[in-house]
Amino acid sequence: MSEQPKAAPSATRRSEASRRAILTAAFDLVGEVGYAKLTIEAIAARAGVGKQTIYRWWPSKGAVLVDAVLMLSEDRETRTAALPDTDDLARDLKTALRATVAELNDPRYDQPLRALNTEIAHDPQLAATYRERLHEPMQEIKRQRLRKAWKAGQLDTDIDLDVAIDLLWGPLLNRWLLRTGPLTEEYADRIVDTALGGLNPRSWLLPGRL
Amino acid sequence: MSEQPKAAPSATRRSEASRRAILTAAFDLVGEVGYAKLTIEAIAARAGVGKQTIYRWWPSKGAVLVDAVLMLSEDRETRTAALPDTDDLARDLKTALRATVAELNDPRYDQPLRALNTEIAHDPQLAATYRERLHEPMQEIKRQRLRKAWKAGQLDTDIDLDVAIDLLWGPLLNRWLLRTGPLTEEYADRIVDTALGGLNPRSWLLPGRL
Amino acid sequence: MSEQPKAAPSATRRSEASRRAILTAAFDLVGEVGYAKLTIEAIAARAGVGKQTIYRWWPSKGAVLVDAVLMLSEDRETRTAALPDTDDLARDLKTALRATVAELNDPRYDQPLRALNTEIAHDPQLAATYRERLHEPMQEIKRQRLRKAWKAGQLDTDIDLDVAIDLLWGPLLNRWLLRTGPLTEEYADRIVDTALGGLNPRSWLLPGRL
Amino acid sequence: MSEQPKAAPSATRRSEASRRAILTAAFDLVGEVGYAKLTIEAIAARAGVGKQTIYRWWPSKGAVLVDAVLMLSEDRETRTAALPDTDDLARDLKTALRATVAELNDPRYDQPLRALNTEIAHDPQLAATYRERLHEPMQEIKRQRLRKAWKAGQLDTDIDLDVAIDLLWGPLLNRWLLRTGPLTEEYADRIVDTALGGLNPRSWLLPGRL
DNA sequence: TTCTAACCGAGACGGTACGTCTCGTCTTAAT
DNA sequence: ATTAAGACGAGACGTACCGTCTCGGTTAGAA
Repeated sequence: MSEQPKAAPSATRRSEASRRAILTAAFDLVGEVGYAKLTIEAIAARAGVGKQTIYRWWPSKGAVLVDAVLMLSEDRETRTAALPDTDDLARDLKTALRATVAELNDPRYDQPLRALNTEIAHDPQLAATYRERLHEPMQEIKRQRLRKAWKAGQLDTDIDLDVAIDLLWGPLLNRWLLRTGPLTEEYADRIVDTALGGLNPRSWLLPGRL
Repeated sequence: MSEQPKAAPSATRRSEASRRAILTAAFDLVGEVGYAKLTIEAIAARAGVGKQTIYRWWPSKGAVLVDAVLMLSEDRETRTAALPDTDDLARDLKTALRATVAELNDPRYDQPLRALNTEIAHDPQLAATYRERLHEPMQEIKRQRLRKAWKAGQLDTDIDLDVAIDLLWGPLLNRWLLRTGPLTEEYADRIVDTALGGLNPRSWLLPGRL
Repeated sequence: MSEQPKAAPSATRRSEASRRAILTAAFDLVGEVGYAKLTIEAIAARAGVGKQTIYRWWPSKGAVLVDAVLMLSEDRETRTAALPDTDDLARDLKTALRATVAELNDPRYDQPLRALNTEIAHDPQLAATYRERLHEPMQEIKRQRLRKAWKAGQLDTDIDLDVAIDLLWGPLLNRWLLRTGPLTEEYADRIVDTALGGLNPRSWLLPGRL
Repeated sequence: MSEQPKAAPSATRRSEASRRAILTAAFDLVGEVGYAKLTIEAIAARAGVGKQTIYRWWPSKGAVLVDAVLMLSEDRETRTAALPDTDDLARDLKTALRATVAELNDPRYDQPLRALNTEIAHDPQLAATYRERLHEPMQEIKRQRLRKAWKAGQLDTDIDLDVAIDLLWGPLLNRWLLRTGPLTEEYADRIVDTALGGLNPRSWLLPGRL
């Protein structure tokens, strides 16, 4: 969507250099001045580009941000194309969640990701773009690892994989975004352990109790 | 915090009528025009108040919003002083999560709560206020119900209550805020079941049961 | 000066339509609401112009006013390019001073001219602009008429033409601005007669007295 | 007028200390920050007085200023109760006009007097007060000296004393207020000489003298 | 000598305008 | 024909004062 301009200029003549300069400037600026003070004028100035060039190709500031984050994540995505897979599900999930923690705690990504989340929260249109271009691909990667575990009998048969992913990553993202507590590796590990084991007592399932 | 003005005017002669008018106007307006188009000028105009009266007592638009949400939630808080407690933990948690789902889906609260979350995500100062005044009290209510279950042996001994709460409510809030999927009662139920039971297969814990 | 903006925008693309609308609005408004209640916001609104367009090209409200008065006076200036010249100096001066009286008493000019005088009195910078663009050209016109009279032997050899002009017009402007008395044609005539003849008694110069 | 409050408080209990503090603060402040930036709030703060105390006794900022200038000039007025009188009219007038020049050039009086003139120019009500309390008394002093000269045959019989005064002081005040030229003692002297002798050539009055 | 009505300092209030900033559109000049 | 540069109409920002309005606390003059 953010790539589909309002009235579709020829698009063939679009300057790739300008496009990259704008997205880079947007990403850098949001990291420097924060989301609230990010302005189109500043992005244009930083990118050495006329304002109109931005308005021509993106419908809103948020759309620029989505594309900016997308550009960077698409470079990485190839590298992180799959979750670790060592046959030890718990360990692999802890590695994956710790990676998420590291990324969210990375000062280079903190502001851009917060800005992205804000735009998504307020603009259903952008949320759709985000789901398709960023969320769904990553969700699928996670799903694959869990599906493999499920096939290996390492997950309960009744499990909904998407719910499982929500259970693992939801608390993390939530704590980071709302700052309701410190985002540490220990927390990530505990989430994995608790999610895998469940809240119910082990005992009542044990043979001795029967 | 949001009640502590910048340079602490005498506060004795503060107009309670103006305070309520401002908070009500802010809450109503954010619901009508959305967070992005919410302006201090409009709040002041709607409240029939000078802009300075807002700037005198609140340091930012976000602080007004926090107080606005607070004002409303404090009225309800007394009613919802405790989570349901019927000795059936799963059923009670489902009731509680369904209530959260209903609230998040309520069009009257949608915009204000999204705005609140945005402000918290970008302003650590406001996040602290939010934690103390809204998050922590509600967290304690949830903790109490879980603590009771824990004492009754309905929860695993090793469980960290806060992690448990995150596991239950985190996915909900996350899905709502980022619109990664529909927020239904079924989803709430499934979260409770999955969180209580865990992702691990029942079988490997209870070989004798096979 | 008032045409020289603070940091000199390119000025090539300056909108002539906006410029005229602003000056006309300023002139009209000061006549309607008076100098004290003349605001930049009202000028912008009346001119159908953004406030920034005013601030971009004029450093102060006073500078706008000077230009506004200038714009009108430059249209007239061509007509009034010279003082009447009938070889009867006294009659011509009376005609000229009566014209000044009529202008100062004209309700369309009263407020704008008072506002102009106020700005000049408080801003040496504006006073310089006024001197160069308005005062000096008019002064030269008056000088020319007096110079001609001087060459014709109708003025005392020792006369300083600028002092003569001050003597004729100073009392007029003063009485008008400070309202120390009614500004009538009779007063103008009397000024001319008194200034020409001097305060000294005629007698002591007469041969009979020697 | 400026002493007559709107709805006439009892005035008996009026604090003389506050009154003087306000007038002194107003006079000092206008000299420091200039007329445009003179505010009632600053006067009140400088005087250590509540704003209401100013609004209670004066209808406008201009009224305060008139009283402030009045307070100071009333102290001096007794000293300068009369113009110099040495039987040499020209010399006496030069002395008087030089005194006016000195006063207008005095940096302590420059801003207050400009402010006063501005208020008078824009508020007929204040102009009336000024005329009665300041202008007329000084006018009478000047009139007395000229009347004496007139009786002594040192002035033309047909002279209107008020016009004569305007001819002498008008150019001065005008040049000072509009900054159309430097205000020097030489200028004052020349005004006196020119006004006394008149613009007409001496010759045509005295053919026999050729 | 107490009462009490006014003035006093302080400053919060509903407003208006300030001068600045950014928005999204439109125009120009130069490549 | 697209770009960078940037002027434009619009309008919100946060600040400064406006003139009005309490609020307690003196401070007389009348009781």
